[in-house]
Amino acid sequence: MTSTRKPHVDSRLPQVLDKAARLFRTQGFEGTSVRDIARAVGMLPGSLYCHFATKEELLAAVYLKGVEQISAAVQTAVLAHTGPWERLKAACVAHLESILQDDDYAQVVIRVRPADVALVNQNLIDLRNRYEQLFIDLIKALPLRKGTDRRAFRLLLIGALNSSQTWYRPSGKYKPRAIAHQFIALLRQGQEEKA
Amino acid sequence: MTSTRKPHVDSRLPQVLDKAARLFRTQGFEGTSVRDIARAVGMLPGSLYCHFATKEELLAAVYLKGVEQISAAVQTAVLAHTGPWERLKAACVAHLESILQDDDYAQVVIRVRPADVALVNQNLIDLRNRYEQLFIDLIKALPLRKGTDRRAFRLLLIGALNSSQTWYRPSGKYKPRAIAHQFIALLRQGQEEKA
DNA sequence: TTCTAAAGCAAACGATCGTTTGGTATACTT
DNA sequence: AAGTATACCAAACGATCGTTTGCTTTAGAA
Repeated sequence: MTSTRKPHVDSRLPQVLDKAARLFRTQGFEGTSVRDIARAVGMLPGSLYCHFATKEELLAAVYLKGVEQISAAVQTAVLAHTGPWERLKAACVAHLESILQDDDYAQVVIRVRPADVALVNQNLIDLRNRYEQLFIDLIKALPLRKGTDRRAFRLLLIGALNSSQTWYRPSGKYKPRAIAHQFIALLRQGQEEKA
Repeated sequence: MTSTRKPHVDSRLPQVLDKAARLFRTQGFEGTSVRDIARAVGMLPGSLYCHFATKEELLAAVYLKGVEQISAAVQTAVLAHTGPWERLKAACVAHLESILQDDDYAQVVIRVRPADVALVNQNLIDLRNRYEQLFIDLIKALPLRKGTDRRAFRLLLIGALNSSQTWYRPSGKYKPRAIAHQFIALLRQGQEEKA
């Protein structure tokens, strides 16, 4: 066998994460075997355990990167606007673009249920709460009608955004920007005072 | 072994469905083994195949019963009201009560992704579309502002309702009725003409 | 009363699962 | 130049997976 062994400085950890993210988002966590991931990278199953102690820790690494990336995307998008509604809408567009088309890692964050991953469960929940804090702040800045429940507002909006993953089709009529536009419009017009 | 064999008229099919529904909704489809189900019923794994050819067909049977039950709950609830907003709200309450506390079967319908069950995939999608038609009709009857996209309205509402399954806790402050009330209020006040 | 089909037991099938062990080659350290 | 830790290969571990096969018991049909 012609053994062309590669040096360990260019380890395949980045590729492992990339392939794992793609597989987790398409087949789910339990639907993806470590052999699937190893094969996608071109290594043997056991070799993955040089980088992670368990399959769940591999998921946690993907999950962490997903939260970091979608958080960065949302924060960057928000910077371009000053009005509170415009800022929230920009956040929704960035959120949807990430979880629907751009970012395998972010899609894992929305798709995989923390409850299904017993050992790193709280880890994932904390990461997700950290991300959702962005939306809590954006909604706090909104000029809502007196008595409006901001938590209900947030759960309604984020729930709707995230479930778009179940019906969205890239070939369909609605693109992420349009979805965000429609959803925000439905919510915003309920908050504006009519003369 | 004292064998107290039971006659086959009182087959354990209903119990199989009940236990399968409960396990599928708590652990997911892939997270539940046929041995889990058999043990919960008190039979051997192979005996399940007297009633179903595959594990996926067992899921399909649970799924069908779930759609039937939640459809019945929603349709019954709607009957008590005449105003279009009141009817939609009653539907949301019944929907939430089913998928959050009352009905293991209905919870499976919301929790399990049809895409994860290759062989009976289209079967489940059709069942779910049949159910969602109820909401399409209820929303069609709504006096919405001119130009309002009713499909976006539906996707927003149903998406938010269904994702409540991820954050709802029975011990929490919000009960199904309160959630529906909050969500409908947020959407309804955007549709009412101010003098 | 005889026959048939349903329901379940008992035991096993091959496949796949996450993971472990031990060896080997390379890169970095000293 | 010698030593150490890293990244991976090669091969296997026991466990668990969905499913099958053959047999037994019983209920209802003939």
